[in-house]
Amino acid sequence: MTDSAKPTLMVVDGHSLAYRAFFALPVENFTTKDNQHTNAIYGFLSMLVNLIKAEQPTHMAIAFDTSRHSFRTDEYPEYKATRSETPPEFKGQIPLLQDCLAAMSIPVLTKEGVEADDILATLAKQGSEQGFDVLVVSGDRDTIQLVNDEVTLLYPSVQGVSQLKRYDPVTVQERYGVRPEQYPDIAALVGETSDNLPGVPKVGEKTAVKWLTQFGSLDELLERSGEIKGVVGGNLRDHIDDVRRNRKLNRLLDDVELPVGPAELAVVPADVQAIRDIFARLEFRTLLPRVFDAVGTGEDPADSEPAVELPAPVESTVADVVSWLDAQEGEVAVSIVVSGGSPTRVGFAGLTELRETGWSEEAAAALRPWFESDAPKVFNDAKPQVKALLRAGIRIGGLAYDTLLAGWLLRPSLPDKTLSHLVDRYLGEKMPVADPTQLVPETDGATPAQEAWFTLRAAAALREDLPDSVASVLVDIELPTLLTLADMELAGVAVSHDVLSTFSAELGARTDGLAAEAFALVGREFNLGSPKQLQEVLFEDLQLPKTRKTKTGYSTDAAVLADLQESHPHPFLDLLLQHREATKLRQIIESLDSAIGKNGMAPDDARIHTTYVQTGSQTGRLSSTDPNLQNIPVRTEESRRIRSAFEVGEGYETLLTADYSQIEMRIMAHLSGDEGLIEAFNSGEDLHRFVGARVFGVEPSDVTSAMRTKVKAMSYGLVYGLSAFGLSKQLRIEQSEAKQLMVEYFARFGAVRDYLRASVMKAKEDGYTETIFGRRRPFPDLTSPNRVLRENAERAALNAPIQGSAADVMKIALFRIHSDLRAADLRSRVLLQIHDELVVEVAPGEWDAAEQIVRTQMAGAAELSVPLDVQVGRGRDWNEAAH
DNA sequence: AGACTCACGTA
DNA sequence: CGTACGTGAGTCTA
Repeated sequence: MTDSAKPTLMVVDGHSLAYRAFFALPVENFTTKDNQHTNAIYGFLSMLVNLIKAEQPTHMAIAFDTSRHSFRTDEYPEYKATRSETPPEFKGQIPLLQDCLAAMSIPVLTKEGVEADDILATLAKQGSEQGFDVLVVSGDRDTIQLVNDEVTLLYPSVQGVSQLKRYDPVTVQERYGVRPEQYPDIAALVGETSDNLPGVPKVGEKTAVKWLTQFGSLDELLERSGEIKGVVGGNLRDHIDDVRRNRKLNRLLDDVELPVGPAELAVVPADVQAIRDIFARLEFRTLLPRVFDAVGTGEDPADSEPAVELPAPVESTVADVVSWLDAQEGEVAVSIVVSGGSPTRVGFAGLTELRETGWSEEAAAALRPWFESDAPKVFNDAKPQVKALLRAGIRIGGLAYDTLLAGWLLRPSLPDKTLSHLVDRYLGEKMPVADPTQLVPETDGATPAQEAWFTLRAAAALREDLPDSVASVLVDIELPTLLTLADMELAGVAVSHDVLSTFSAELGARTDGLAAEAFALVGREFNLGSPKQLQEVLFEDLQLPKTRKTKTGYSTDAAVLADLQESHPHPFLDLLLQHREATKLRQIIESLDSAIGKNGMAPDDARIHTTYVQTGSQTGRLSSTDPNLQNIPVRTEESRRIRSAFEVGEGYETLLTADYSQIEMRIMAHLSGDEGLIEAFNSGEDLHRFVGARVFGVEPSDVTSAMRTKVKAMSYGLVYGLSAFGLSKQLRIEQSEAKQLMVEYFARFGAVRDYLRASVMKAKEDGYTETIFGRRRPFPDLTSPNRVLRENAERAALNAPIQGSAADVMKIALFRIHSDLRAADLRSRVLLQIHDELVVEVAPGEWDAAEQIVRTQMAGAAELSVPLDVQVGRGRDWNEAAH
């Protein structure tokens, strides 16, 4: 407890605490948009703010090391020599942290040749002499020696930086069994691995305490070391010099010459604007009020800067809204409230004026010309609104910006899926959001017009941040894609309930039979779908050998079961695998069946309308949900029966499928410029046969299917950053053979490896990868000191430009096809996109025209150094059309 | 009810 | 110890 009559001096070891924060906080959550890591800064400041609040110091200073060099390294060059290199991404944060502290008007102290803890020791001594209560905050154990009746140590516990343990003389005695000033004696005997100070072998804390208690002091102990028996006695005598050295080095200097004394460290008001500026740069938002709360701002809170005032929405008649819209010259932001797929209200905003009105047939008719005009319109998450307009008979024109897409393009890994997220991040403001869990919300959400106003301002902020290449991806690729997806989702795809239910019934009968057989074999009934119960049966009842470990037990996945079947054949395993397969298919069928007619426009709609999530991936791909139509089974003959339920719809003639063959390999050939690979694609030869011939040194006609399988796995694996280990596992070959395969492969296609290496290197420098069209994906982890994180990032970074470029190409083809079909007045329409495949519903008599458009636009979506090959199929259903 | 894990479908 | 996704069942926790 501090005596409130005395001033309190708080001195902090900035370096050691920031370092702990650096490892405690996940860097992916603390990286600015220009890839500055901020986890150490954030963690340190957060802890400091809590400390200031809790301890209310009257005087304060933060000490930093200047470099690794100090009088200790002069005396003993090995001091701290085993410490690994300070990660550069930590070092880079220190100057920024010091800038923050400067803005907060907290003195930063450093001194050449001594460590931060020596500064702490000096200030602690001076402080206690001058009548301060002193709080020492450090993550270095050596500071324990500073503790006395006036000096308290706050030391981070193992739980992390936020939990500080308070050491006064009593707690030190309890914890270490000695008085604080004796702690360095213990440490000298035990040694300190992290400082590369070896102690006496076999002597730990217990022995050291025992000796010190017995002999009273370290000097006495060393003097009479001959009295100690046994091996440890010998060890002590052998290492007396080490102990003396340790004791010399771990004594903190308390007479360092400093430019200021405790009295000059009085807490003074912070520089509010400077804090705002640097926090804006570091993208700290929630920390801002906490810091202002903790350090005096010198301002009366009443007259602090007002937040930007939220304009009141102006409820207007439709006629007024229309004339207002017609008078606008710049961009207008729009926010349409959609309920049950249809508009119910609509709000508009310019930079200063807002308009809002209810939706009705009359409103739709009156607003339609403006919506269909080229007048520039800004949305947040336009797709559902564009769909709602389409349902109301309005095809939007002039879509100029979508803040949701812009935010995603800038930082594809973030879950910023709502306007309020974007407002928080890019405007630093809180948008009013009604609490959806409350029946009677305490706070009203923003009205549509107010949302539009936030959208317009967020768009301006995002435009500032978006690099040109990314902005062009937004305008030239994503926005046209958005409009296409809206039509595809509304169109849906016809799916036959009859086909599905027949198949489901068959599978149901089969799963029942399989389960019964399985239970008979095991001798009891249990839930085959429960991994937990299954483990009991496999590893206890059936006594099969334990498999690969998972977080909660042992794996029972298909690959593991197949391995088991080979090593310990058991009829149960086969039944289980068949049961799994059948139940999985049945699940898929059921979920598809229950999706038929949902979200459709007509009451008797027999189609499935998926939702494409345009911001659903980090690479630029789409994802599909509710239901996911991008993972409909295809691999086995039987599973393809599900695809045969996807039929051509009423009023249409056939389905057309078109897919890119080996688009990712082609993109890799283009990006790497590998002559062999480029020749492979230009030769017209089967890719894997061509590559196999080169790798194995045979004629293409002599490539066996085993050879082909191997190079095929290798080629595909390349795109994902496959290792020899992974390749051997997949091909079930020895790791040495996999390694040899990779050597041979790269001997013939070396430019591919060079490209992949260079591409990751460049990403490491830039902090992001880029697709052919300029889409970026940040990779802060490429410089992580954590090997697992770093290597995962390397593989993802290797894959991102390839997968991302393929996604770009497909999007370009997709919206051009959509646009050409409409421009040619065809009824044929694109229904599905499955990453490298499109499914088109072709109207009677339109096959030739539609096929022509699809082929032309897919093949011509990008100019690469290899051709883009397109395979087209036709049929009454998706399965038939696939051939 | 919501979060998590496992397993598995696709490109 | 191969990238990118979404879904459903079981299970645990609040």
